[in-house]
Amino acid sequence: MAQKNILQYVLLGLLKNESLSGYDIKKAFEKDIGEFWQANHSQIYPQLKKLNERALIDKKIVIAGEKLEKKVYFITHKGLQSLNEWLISPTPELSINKNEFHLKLYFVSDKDDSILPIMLQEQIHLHKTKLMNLKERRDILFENQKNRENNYGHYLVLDYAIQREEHHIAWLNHHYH
Amino acid sequence: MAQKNILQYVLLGLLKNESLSGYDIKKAFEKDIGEFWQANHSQIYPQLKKLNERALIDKKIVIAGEKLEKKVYFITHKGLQSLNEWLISPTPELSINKNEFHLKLYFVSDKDDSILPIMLQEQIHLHKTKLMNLKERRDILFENQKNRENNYGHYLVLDYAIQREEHHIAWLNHHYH
DNA sequence: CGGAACATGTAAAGTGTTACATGATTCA
DNA sequence: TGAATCATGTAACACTTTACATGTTCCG
Repeated sequence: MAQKNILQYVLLGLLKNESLSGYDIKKAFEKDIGEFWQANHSQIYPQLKKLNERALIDKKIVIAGEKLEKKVYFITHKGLQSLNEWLISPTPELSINKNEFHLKLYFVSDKDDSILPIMLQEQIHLHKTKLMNLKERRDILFENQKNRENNYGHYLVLDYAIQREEHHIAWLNHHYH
Repeated sequence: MAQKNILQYVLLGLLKNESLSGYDIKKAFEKDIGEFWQANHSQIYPQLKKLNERALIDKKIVIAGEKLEKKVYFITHKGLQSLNEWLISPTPELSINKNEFHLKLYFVSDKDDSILPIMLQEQIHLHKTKLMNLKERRDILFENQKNRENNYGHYLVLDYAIQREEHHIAWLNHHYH
């Protein structure tokens, strides 16, 4: 879906509590955020520039090592306002869900098609791996109750992802056996 | 994600069992297919044209009423081959999941933020409505066992969507109360 | 000292949405 | 006869990915 530039709010949200470089943000997309939003560095860097120009974020140059100039961004008052407006706005759209596996499944009409178990098995393997990774992340991030309370939303979405994967695997197994 | 033109396979898949016009296909996206893939008519018509040029589908002109020319497409042998190659190919990518609600949730750090129950309630309502629609569709399409066996993949994905919504609602309720 | 990771950008091509455009048919 | 739906298309814009491009730092 071509959104109303949701990426900008992701960047603002990530900068809400800490200063980050474009590279740090790119890393965030590869981990937690990647669970429900994706973006490459080729989108991130230009968007940070735009947000900077619109004064929603500001930056300071940090020298790493001998001469490497890191641009470390932080949110401005204006940016914080913009973020909050988005946060309190309704979210009437259901998630965008494009699922190539379900698409293929849809086109298998025969209950006894020999490809069905192969397809299911592949997905079971994929989702088991994913579940393991998610659980590992939860254990590292939220082993103690305190982190959970200070990053409640993060805990919630990770918890959701884990339950989703568990249910998905159960469903796949149910139709596989 | 910029896919490797998955849309073409959706069109081929839909044309596998019956001849359809671009408009028919557009309608299919608004119903069943829309659950796991989306496309507008502005993508569909040009893609049908391309598939026709590549001889993966063919068309016949049908006059509706007095002079309305409908283009009714059907799959060719070549198209069927292409579809089958796609169907048996691995599906190593997990689904694309962009979820604005989870994104917002992620940025709510305080467990007692007053916005949390409002956000959850909105989602509960949305997903309950969706669940109702899905169940209605299942009841209409698969009330009898026969349809289920002749359109097994379709039944599977609808069943999955229903279970997914039920679990989602349970999860939302669990954190709402 | 070499490879992996850090760090930042732009360009080109592909995908997707919204808007523009037009006309026919059906049904009340 | 007018409104909703059927029916087909293009244009402009927005978003996303992949490729191109370059240089630094860290660590073994």
